[in-house]
Amino acid sequence: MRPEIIPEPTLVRLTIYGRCLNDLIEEGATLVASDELAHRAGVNAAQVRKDLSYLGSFGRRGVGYDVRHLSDRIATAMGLTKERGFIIVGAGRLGSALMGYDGFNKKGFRAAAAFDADINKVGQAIGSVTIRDINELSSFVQANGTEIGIITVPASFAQSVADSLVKAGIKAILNFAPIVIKVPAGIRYRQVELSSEMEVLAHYLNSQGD
Amino acid sequence: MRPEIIPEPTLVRLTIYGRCLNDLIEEGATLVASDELAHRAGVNAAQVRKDLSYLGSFGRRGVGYDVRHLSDRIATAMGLTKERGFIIVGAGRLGSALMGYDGFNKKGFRAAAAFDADINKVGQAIGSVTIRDINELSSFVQANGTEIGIITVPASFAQSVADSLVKAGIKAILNFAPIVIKVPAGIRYRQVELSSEMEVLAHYLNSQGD
DNA sequence: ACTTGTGAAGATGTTCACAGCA
DNA sequence: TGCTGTGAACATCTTCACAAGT
Repeated sequence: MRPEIIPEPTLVRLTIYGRCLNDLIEEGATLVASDELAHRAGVNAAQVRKDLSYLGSFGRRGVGYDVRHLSDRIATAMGLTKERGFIIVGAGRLGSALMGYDGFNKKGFRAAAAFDADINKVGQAIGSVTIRDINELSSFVQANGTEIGIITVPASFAQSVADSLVKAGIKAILNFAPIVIKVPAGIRYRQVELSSEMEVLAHYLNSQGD
Repeated sequence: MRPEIIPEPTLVRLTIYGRCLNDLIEEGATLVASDELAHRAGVNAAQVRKDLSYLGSFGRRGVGYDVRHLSDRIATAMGLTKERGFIIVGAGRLGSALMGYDGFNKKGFRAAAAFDADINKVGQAIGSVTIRDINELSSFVQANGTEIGIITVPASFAQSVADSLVKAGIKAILNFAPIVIKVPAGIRYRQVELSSEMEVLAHYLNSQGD
């Protein structure tokens, strides 16, 4: 089974499997069975096998999967074989935290620049980069061919920042601002809704029992 | 239609509708139709009506929904009618950013305390709270009846922090550490996978076209 | 004997389409 | 006429269960 497109829930789980496989490599394991991987990823074994089948069939029946090969296969599928630059727009606390987030580096994402509209912040360093004036955003993206833009500005500015990013030629946007943003077809868009996460927990706290 | 349980995708969308309704209130709107709300939330109108039907039927046919009433109804369903304290374990950059995240306050979540294992951080202030020693975690949760714990420690410490939180009596956990955590049944658990978000974008960047 | 790979079944979620009410 | 509320149709996702390979 090898369709051109992989379902999104599968993509998300593949990233989790990828991380579990890294752990297994560090532990010195060379083989892993679907139920071991399932246990580590918090899903069931049939799910793991179905998910992996989207990448081809390279497990060995009666044996399991080769840890290193599977790890490589997932990295390839997730497009992690080359370094990708990203920029962050909005150098507040959240933006600064993401700028130095180690999990991004580990997967080959490199913080290329940070931008802010606040003149007082411009010139300050966060991690290895200097905060730039937001007016330089377009020229920077064009000059560097940056693919991914992360939005961490207040909600009221998020749509216009997204528009600028798109106009500048960015290909994918990860939005942390609490507002649904409209992007043209062809631009990849994902949103992290921090408040929603808490609200869903609150809902469950209220409806006790199950 | 009013089943005891609301599907999780619906819960997440309800939080988005809630935010859109707040915007509408600020704009002075008193009525809203499902397609207007759908447009703002980035979903389709049938989805909005189906989602809202889980809360009962109080729209007016031919007219729409009363903005304020709908907003209240959603807040009630999401358990946002009372203030809830949360604590953050791991006072690094991400933890500090979340500590002061405005979106939480707006929905009635109150930062009650922050904890860290690093002795040098203990005593420092982030926002309105002081960083405490992680050994005080259990007594604090018990004394204050804190319901929600946010984990922003490195992956290698996350499971043991979660165990401590559970033992201390926390009811819900929001985990930002890049590792799947096991919690006993009855504890509400959600995970924000920052790296997964980027990896999914990278996947789509690779498989150009559609 | 053990574990994968996968059709088929089952469960869940989304969209359609229209009856019903203002 | 306009918009909701919702069964029914459709689409998607998950799990089962077992044939097939080692």
